[in-house]
Amino acid sequence: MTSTQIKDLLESKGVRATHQRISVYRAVCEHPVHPCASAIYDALKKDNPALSLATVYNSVEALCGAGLLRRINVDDNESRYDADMSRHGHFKCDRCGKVIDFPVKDDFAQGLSGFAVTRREICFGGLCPDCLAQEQQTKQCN
Amino acid sequence: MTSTQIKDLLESKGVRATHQRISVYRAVCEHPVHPCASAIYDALKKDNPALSLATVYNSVEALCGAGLLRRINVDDNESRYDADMSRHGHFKCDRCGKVIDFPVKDDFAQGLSGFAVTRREICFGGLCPDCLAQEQQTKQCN
DNA sequence: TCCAAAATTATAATAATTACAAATTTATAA
DNA sequence: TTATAAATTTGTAATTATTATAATTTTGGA
Repeated sequence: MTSTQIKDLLESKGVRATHQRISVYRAVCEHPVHPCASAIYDALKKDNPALSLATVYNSVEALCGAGLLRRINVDDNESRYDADMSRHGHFKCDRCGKVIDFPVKDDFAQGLSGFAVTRREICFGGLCPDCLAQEQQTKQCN
Repeated sequence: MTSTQIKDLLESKGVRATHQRISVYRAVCEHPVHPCASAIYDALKKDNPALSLATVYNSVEALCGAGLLRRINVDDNESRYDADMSRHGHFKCDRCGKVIDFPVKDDFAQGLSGFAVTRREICFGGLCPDCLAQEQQTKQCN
C-alpha cells in the first residue's frame, strides 16, 4: 500500500493524513503480529528519529476513532492495534506470546436486542500448536 | 454462600482459604457488576481496615490461577474479575459504564484445531438500551 | 506567502500493577 | 497446646502504560 493510497484512505474517513499517521497506519498493517504502541514506536523510530511516543498514542487514537484501526486487549497490561476490521478473533499463546487470528461464525451473540453494539472483541488464550507440541515433549522428558 | 462453603470451595481447588481470599471471592460474587481490584478493596476495607490493596491483587491472582475467578478486560485500562466461569460474553456500555452479561452460542470459533484453548473472552461495547433511548432523546432536543 | 487551526513533540503527571522485605498467620507435628 | 517452617499479608517503593500539558511545528486554505 503506497503512502498516497493510505493518505486517500485516511482523508476519506475524515482524518488529516499527516506523515506520522500515515506511517503509524502502515506500521500496524505491516507488523507481523498486532503491535502495541511501543512496538509501533520502535518500528518507526529508525526512519523518523524525531517521532514521539505521544504521537503514536495520538495517532492510534485518531485512527481508531475513524474506524481504521481497532484496539485489542489480548494482553492484560497493554493494548495492541489491528488494521483488519473484519470479524475475527484473536488467540494469544501464553508460551511464545504470538497473537493469531481465527475466524468466528456470525450471530453467535444472543440477548442483545435493544443494544447498540459498536465494538466486538473475541480473545482466546492458551497454547498454539507449536508450543503445545513442545510442552508435551518436555513432559515426556520428566 | 457461607464462609464455610467458600472455604471448602477454595480448598477443593487447592488454594489456601485465608480470611482475605474468602472475602475477596465473596466480594466478586456479590458485586452487582464485575469489580476491579480497587472496587474489591473499597468494598472490603469497611469490614477489614487492615486490608491491603496488594492482598487484593495477590488474592485475585491466586483465585484466577485456581479457576475460581476469571479476569476480564472490558475496560482498556483496568482488569475486572468475574466469578461466573460459565460461557458468556460481556457488554460494556460506553455511556453508563455498566457491564452486562449476555449468552453466546457454543462452537462459534473456527480454525483452532490443534490449539489448547484455556481462556475465552468475549467483550462487546456500545450503548445499553437505557442509554440508547436517552441519547436519542437528547438528539431530538438539538 | 501568510494565517489560523490542528498536530507533534518533550516532558510531567496519573493510574494500574508488580516487587520487595518485614511482620503476621497458617498448617503441621511434636 | 505449643513450636516451627512455610505461606500469606501488609505497607511501601518501583515499574509500566497511558494521558495531560504547553511550547513548537506543520497543515490546508485564503
